[in-house]
Amino acid sequence: MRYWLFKSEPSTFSIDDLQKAKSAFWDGVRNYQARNFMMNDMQAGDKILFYHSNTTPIGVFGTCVVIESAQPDETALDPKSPYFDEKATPENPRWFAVTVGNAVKFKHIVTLEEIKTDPQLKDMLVLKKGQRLSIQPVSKTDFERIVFLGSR
DNA sequence: GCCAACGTTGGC
DNA sequence: GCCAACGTTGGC
Repeated sequence: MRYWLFKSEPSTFSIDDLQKAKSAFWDGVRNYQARNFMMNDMQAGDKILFYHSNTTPIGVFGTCVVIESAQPDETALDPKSPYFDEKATPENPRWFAVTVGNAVKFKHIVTLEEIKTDPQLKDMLVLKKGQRLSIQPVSKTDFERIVFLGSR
């Protein structure tokens, strides 16, 4: 069982959107490091912190779960999709994504500000300068700490 | 395989 | 909307 943090801009896809949809294919990731996490390291049952970026407030809004391991991301094959990649083919789809679901919103948003000021969370990747990865591994203790802060 | 130019991310 | 940091692209 592993733990992750998924960033999303709520204007594009928020935790409320995920709750309404029940589950969602996390398509559109076009960064190899993030893809490799999904393709190689994620399994059904892994737990995810759902993080809203580029908004106010910024922070972790709740959790969700990997419900299906990585499958080819077919938006890369669709010329009409904003995520189209001309180098992707059905034989070599290039991009993969997992399906997530079971979104649970926190009672209290754990803001980026709060994460910054918590000494226990000082090693979280999301605090690292220039860290732009939209999918990041999270330690079990950091995951549980965030859930604790979110459920107060 | 170097690296400049360019595009994107994301906090502020 | 700014801009630092970073990833990708493509000419050489």
